[in-house]
Amino acid sequence: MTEPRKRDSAASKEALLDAARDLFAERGYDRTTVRDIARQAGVNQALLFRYFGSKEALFAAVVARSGRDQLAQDPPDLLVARILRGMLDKEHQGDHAVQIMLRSSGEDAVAKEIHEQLGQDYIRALSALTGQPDADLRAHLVLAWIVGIDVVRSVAGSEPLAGADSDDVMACVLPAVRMLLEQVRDVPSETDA
Amino acid sequence: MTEPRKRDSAASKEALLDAARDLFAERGYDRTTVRDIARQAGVNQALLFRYFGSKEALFAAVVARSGRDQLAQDPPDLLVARILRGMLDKEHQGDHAVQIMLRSSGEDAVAKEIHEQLGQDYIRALSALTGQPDADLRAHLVLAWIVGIDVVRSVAGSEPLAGADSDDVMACVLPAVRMLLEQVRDVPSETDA
DNA sequence: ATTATCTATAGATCTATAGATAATGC
DNA sequence: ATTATCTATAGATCTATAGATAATGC
Repeated sequence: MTEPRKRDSAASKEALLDAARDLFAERGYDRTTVRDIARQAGVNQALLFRYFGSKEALFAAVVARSGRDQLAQDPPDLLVARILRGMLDKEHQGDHAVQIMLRSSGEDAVAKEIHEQLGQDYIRALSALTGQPDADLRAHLVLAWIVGIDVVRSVAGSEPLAGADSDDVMACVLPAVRMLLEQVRDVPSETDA
Repeated sequence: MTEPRKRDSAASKEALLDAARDLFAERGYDRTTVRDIARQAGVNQALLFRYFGSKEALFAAVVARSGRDQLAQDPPDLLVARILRGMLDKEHQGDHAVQIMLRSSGEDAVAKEIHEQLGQDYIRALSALTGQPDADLRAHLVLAWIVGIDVVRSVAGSEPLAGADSDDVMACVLPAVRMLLEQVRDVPSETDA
């Protein structure tokens, strides 16, 4: 029936990575089976193990690739706006690292490590945006918002957030983010520290 | 070995609900097995099916109960602050509806319905807090933030958000939320509508 | 000859059910 | 007698591996 695939291990690997990226982002780690991934990649299921060793290792490879791709693009100044737009606009929904991390909040050691490491890359970029002493906390809060917007969109289905024009969303979010990042904290005082 | 449990079906049901609430919140739907739940509840695994019919039905019961409990408390005015504090303070971490929804972003029809319905309860409460025309969108954005904070905390482990003092977090978040809710949109104009 | 691909299946789960056992209520 | 509880297991997955087959490179 299905004739044997052309012999190109590099292409097979990439096909597996692409399929895994899409499926993990869409359904999460647990609900995605290796057979699903192989089928969507048009590749035999055994090759997944040959090339990546295990389902978890494939997941790690996917997250690493997505994160690298997204972060190494342009100045962190526009980071928030860019990530948001990437999420909100119709195309390339769900093929970003943030989404993949989310749909897959598992328990595995591997997944957890990856989560942390990738998260920290984003955080570093974000905390450079504020001059406040608690830059790290604020950066985490910004990331949290982005993450939450994505989750709510995917859970709520077609409700406001999912259907909203991305400009409207950004018009609401960006001023609040700016306030969050620039706001001077009402700290006891800097002189007695 | 383990002597038979005392005969009290109501208590068994509650024990199952409590155990399920904790485990679903901690590990998510997929990673929690019915055997885990039964073991933690100190109840035979078959009773879970006798009382709730299926794993999904148990999940639905858990979410419904948690949501009802949390929402029917006090004025929506303090809602954001209260939800946040409930999440951030050491105790009762993860036993709230929002967390359970999150750890379990599945595909099932049932789970999805529940998600939507419960989410809408929160939204209704939140959108009453702003007088702006796009109240619904803003309410979703607030919910998204809360959701995201929880996700990032649980993923990042002990980093700033997880370890931070809840007052510090709220001191950052609440002003931004206020700005989000009260900010007057730069809409074309209300006279030509 | 090397290496990509495929077939077939072992072994480990996990949900759900059928039917036996034992504790309470009358 | 009724009903809560337990035992045992069917049946359906799912990950992973061992070993056969077939396409390319020299």
